[in-house]
Amino acid sequence: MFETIQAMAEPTRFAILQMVRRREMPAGEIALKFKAITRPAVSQHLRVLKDAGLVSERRQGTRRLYRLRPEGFGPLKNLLEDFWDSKLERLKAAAEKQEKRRS
Amino acid sequence: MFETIQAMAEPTRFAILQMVRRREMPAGEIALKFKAITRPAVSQHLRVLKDAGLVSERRQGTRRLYRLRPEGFGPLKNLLEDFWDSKLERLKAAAEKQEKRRS
DNA sequence: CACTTACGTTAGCTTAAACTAACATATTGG
DNA sequence: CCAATATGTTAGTTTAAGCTAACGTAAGTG
Repeated sequence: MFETIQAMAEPTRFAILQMVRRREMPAGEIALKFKAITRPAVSQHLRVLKDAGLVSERRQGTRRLYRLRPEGFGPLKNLLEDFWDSKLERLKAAAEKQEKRRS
Repeated sequence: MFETIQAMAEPTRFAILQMVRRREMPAGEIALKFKAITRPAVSQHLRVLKDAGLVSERRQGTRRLYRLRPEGFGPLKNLLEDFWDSKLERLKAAAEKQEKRRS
């Protein structure tokens, strides 16, 4: 799950994830969207994302189509929801304290 | 929100977040938990986490107490839930396709 | 006020990760 | 098979981020 965070924590990769969120995209088209980043660099980033399970790869002829793989984010999503719960727990604790004071 | 990801994407900082999840901890106690990381290094990590809004700092005499700040994870949590929704959308689309074929 | 405790800060070094350039592979069309 | 297209791979360089050592600060203690 930490691999997920590391894969996301790079500006180019983060941008790629947004691109392949809704529609499947070939590597070349993804690379064209970037002004200052070369195609090989994008290719390497795609590999990192694929290894982390955050995108899927499908070959169609000479092309390789990439797409977001939502399941890959599951564990991290759960962790953040746990963190969020800490907030609710505190609100609950504060409310109980308040209740005690009143009685 | 990208700052959130970058702050989390470092092993020591990630470990610190777990530590201060439930209880408030002074900087020194946090540093002691690590075998191979010095106190100044931990101090720098705490600063990054604080700047990203992921932990709160409270001063008590000469001590500084740190604690998880759940609100800081809100935006990232929302993003991951959006990513997750992509999965549900596809399942829905697939189900509709199936339905069409049947009729 | 001097001393200690608990931390933070900064300049400079070190290392890991991203990038580039050149080359490799795989599919399609003629 | 040859050429073109689309993409991946790798060795070596560059750069950003973490670390260390030394110093600075602020609150409590005798």
